[in-house]
Amino acid sequence: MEPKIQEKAWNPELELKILKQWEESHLYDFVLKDDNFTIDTPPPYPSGRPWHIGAAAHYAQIDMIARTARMNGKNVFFPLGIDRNGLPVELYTEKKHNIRMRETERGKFLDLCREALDDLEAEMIQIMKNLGLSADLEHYYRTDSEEYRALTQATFIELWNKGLIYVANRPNNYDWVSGTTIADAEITYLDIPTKLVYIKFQIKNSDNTITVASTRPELLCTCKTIIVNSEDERYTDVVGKKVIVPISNQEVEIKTHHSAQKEFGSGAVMVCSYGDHNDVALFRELKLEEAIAIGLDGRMTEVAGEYSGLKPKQARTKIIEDLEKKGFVEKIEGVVHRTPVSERSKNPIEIIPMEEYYLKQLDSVEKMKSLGSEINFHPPMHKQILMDWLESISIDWPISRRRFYGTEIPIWYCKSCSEPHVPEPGKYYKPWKEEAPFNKCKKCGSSEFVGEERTFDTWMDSSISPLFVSKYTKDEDFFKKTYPATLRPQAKDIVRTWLYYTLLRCEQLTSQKPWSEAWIMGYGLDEKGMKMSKSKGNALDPLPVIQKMGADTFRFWSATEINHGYDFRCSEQKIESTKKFLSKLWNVSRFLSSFPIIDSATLTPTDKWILSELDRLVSECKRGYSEYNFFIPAIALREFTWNLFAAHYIEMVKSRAYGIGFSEEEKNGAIYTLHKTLSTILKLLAPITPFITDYLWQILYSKQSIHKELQVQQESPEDMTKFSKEIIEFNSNVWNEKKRKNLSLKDSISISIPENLIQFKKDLQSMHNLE
RNA sequence: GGGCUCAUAGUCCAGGUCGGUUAUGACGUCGCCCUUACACGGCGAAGAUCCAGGGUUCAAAUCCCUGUGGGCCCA
Repeated sequence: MEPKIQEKAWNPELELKILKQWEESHLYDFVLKDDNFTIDTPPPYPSGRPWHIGAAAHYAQIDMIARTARMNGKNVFFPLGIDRNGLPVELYTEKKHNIRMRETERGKFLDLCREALDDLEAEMIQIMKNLGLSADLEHYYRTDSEEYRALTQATFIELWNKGLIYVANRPNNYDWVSGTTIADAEITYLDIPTKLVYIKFQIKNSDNTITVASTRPELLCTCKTIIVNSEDERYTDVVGKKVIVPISNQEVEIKTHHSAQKEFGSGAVMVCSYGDHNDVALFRELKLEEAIAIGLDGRMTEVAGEYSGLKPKQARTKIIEDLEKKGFVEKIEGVVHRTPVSERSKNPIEIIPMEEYYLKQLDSVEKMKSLGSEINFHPPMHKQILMDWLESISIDWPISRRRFYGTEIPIWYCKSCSEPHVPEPGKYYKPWKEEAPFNKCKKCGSSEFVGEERTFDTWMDSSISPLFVSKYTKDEDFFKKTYPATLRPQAKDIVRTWLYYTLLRCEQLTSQKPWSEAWIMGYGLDEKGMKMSKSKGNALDPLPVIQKMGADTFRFWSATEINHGYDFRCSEQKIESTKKFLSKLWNVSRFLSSFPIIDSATLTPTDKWILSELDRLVSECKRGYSEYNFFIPAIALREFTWNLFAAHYIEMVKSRAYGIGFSEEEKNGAIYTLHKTLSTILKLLAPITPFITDYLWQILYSKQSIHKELQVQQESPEDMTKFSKEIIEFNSNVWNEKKRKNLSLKDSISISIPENLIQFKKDLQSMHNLE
């Protein structure tokens, strides 16, 4: 009989044909039902080429979740958005056009960002389509759309009205040359030679002094404590004593802190507001009162006394002279200091407190802990990341940013009394360019307003993704049926940000947790286990890989490589070698395609044996799928298909299936079992490799897509898996023996069949041509 | 500096909860083989002080402690 499948190998180009079929038949269209499986898909950020291959694997796996749920009979709602707010595109745009954000007209700059995003986004969507994502890619949303930003602003206004937003000062990275705040991500470090000054502090009511080494003596006037390491025996006696700060003469206490290193300088460190980020942390931790010696103009303030008006560098030179004159200097060393500078301007940054908006979160920590404990984490160990984070939250969430490409903070201030006014929720507001939607100030009655220029931290947008996709405030019925979402899939590096902020915001707005399950994936590293980055040159571009080897190869690689929750390594060679499995599956199918489909048959012991192994496979796959760990079914399927089904069962029944030397009944038993096994394998594989399984399914078994099928269930037949080991050993023995005797595999040989395998005798005899 | 996590053949990985034969599988390497599904294949072989040190135990890859190295997050 002619095989229905002619081609000798799986051709990835067929994927495009299948993709077209899916699109034309609207296979994955979502129709709202009462009960829905909602996936709060992470909106990827198109930050530049190439897209991270680990991210591509991440989305492939999220698609496997959707397909697993569908095959379990769930009505899957699988929306997809593109995250387009925030700093990366601003940096990308500045670099691409060689411009600077603050020297470009704001509207013009925003247009350039949008163009860049459109390009990057188009490529990303194309990759997702090619990957076979069954999300709603035709109606993807954007977090910078009017609709999305209007919702971000509306939720802000809601929280504002609930009294959860306030203004406060906090230290910020400030580049006083460019006059801008700098995000932590924009800071880089340069080794700059400077002086390490050893300054003697008088201990109060004592003749003794303590020596403190500092590269920033101009900040003496803001010194609020001296810290030493608790294990530093030199200072055990003076801990708790007061000292007098030279020049500025305030009294401060000596405390112990683990961040003071015995080896650095004298081992005693002065804590000033603010010399570096550790100072910021210490002021917060020790609850010190800050004093600000450097102003927004980059000059010393009146706090610096006689040094006010000088630039920090000039003040430093002068104060060192004064300290020396007055005998406070023990010695001066030349050192190379790792100085934080602005990534682009290379100016040393100062840390200066600035007024920012905050969203209250400290009050909610206990509530978040209890909500977090109700969420089912896959794998459970990653719940700990959230719990540890909740444990360490020490300040409310600063939500305002001095950037352009983000959702505008919807506030106007009265020009005469500065009273802030927020508008009605529902519209998208741009206060930096729009007239205020108020007639007069509710406080002083003035009719002139100034728009807020700042934007939100992008997590303010991202943290309402489950509300946006479920049409919160837009469609009550839809919202009720899709919120809370079923599952949040995401990578583990943003548990503390995206997952936590979503939990916080959604609880504040809806008094419910946003999802019942969280699925946390590890991080994609290069083949040596190092983080991939464009600058290191070890980034692997997923696009050519997928084009060359096909999405199913890539997907099957991701399933067999990534043990869920753990970091994984990406190697092109390994992806390529995965393709062999698809070829194996293809050729098994090709072989079977020459036999008719038989509805039922009388089974021989050999048939019953492989079916009981198959049943065990079904159970193993189910175990993996139930926790969305595709590593388990992928490994089990590869092992079963290749090393058991193809290597042993098919070889054992080949001549029976051809009907050579067997009865019609025996022949049918083989053909029935071959098809039953293959069709089960195809269904079990369908969530992982949707293309090849659908193609083979439609050729062999049905006019309808495999993705309309329900997953196979266990049947628990008579357990014959105990024979597997002996069957494998016996076959291996025969092959070895023939090899040893230099016989061809089809030559006959005389080997007796073990007692235990006597029921398989007829198949074994024909398989090996036993005498 | 703090937290979490990982470490098993040249490479990747299973096993670890519940300690107990010869430590799983894949990739790669080498040898032989066209066998009416597949040479993108088959069969076979070589290859592991289970990171180091200590402890518990009759017995440790597995449990405990310390250290080293990688990764991520936070500061």
